[in-house]
Amino acid sequence: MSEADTIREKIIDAALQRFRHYGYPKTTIAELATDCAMSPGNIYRFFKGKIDIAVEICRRETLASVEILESVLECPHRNSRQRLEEVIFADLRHTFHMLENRPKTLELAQIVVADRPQFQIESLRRERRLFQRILHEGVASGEFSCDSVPAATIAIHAATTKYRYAQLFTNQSLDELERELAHVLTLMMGGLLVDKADAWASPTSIPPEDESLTYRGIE
Amino acid sequence: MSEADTIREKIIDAALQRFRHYGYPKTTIAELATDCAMSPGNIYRFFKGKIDIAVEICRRETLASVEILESVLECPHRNSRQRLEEVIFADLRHTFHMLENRPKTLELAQIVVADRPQFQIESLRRERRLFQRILHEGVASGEFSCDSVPAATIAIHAATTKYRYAQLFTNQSLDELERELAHVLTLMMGGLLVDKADAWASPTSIPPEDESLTYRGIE
DNA sequence: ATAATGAATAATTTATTGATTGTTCATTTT
DNA sequence: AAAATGAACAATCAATAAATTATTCATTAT
Repeated sequence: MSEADTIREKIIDAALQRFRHYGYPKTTIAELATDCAMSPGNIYRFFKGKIDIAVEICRRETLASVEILESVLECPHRNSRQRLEEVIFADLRHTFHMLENRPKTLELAQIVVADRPQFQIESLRRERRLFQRILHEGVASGEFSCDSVPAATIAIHAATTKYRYAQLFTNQSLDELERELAHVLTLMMGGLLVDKADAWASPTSIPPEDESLTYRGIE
Repeated sequence: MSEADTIREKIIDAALQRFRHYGYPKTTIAELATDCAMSPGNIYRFFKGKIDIAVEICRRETLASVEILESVLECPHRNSRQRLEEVIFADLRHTFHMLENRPKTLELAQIVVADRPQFQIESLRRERRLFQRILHEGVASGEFSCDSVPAATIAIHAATTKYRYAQLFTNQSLDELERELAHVLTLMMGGLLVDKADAWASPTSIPPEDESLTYRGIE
């Protein structure tokens, strides 16, 4: 790693700490400069502007998220259905805990997306690529069947929108969301699995109890 | 209709006009009072506060929306699958055009929901009840099959979240959204239809072309 | 030449003030 | 008594000024 890169990392590190603790708006370039024992002006030799530091931090965050999801795929003895379901459940849990435990992360992401709409599009695309890999494998192994893998990927991704950063849409508990998602996945598996009889077999990752849904229903 | 109700309607009507043209924040109680040829104080004999006028207007708006969806169901010669799909497509189109043509309506709804979170919950519930009716009919006629109608209803509703006020989530065009939704529905029909072979038959309401999805895919 | 500085400037945020608006209620009108 | 008023008060908003901050760049140090 070059000297310049080392300094860049130092800036990112200082920003990461301050953005987490005090938030993006309340962190000043002067503070970051002090943290890195340099002058404010020198920061601009490494980043075009303050927002670009935030973009880089968020970019790494989303890459790390996808890596977490990829690690789920590495578990052996899983068929494609299980892989797909586990990845989507992991996504729900991961983003849920993120919003629960590190609210400044959301604030940062919203600031970045407001300024760089493309950022969100590309993050979602990276995630979809992961989905698509699973679908491809499933089709190749004869477990899944669909007329177009890209179209099915987009459909699955879109249908699970509510389960990414779920707190933006609802104030349901994680438990409730997981049960709901299980039903969504069951429905969609019906359109994906070759052996439709499997679809109604209880998915891998659902909590066993399902009282909240069956008792309440909709009046 | 009692005298009091007539006056109430007059206030709602005046508010409706002004909220549409100038928005909720820029409309004053004094203006509404002038419109109704009464004093500001007198408004409070009919509404507890300014926000309650907005709540009533939004409540009527959502009731009207559900009625529009219900009218879709009245078309004869439709099976349950077609009914379900047409209602969801109608929802997408209706909310899309709403945001496109009457932006103040969204503003108003957001103000109401910020103050009365329960409002949104109940609006969604009303919509789900409509979905549930279709599912019940489908199960009764032997066209659909599922272990729990309430659970399947919630699943379908959740999976189509992106297609209610879609512009809040994406800047895709209506065309693109419709094609995407068609794929989502196809997938879900696989988990719902008794005769799974039907699932891949082209749904009722999709535009025939599907270039954007198949060409682009995901790199 | 390259790296770094820090004062100068432009842009943004915060604080302050005055004006406007939502709401109440003692009073008047019907 | 019931309905309506409008002045009084509290809460909110808009405009402005003051302060802070992001960014640039001429200058200095390495």
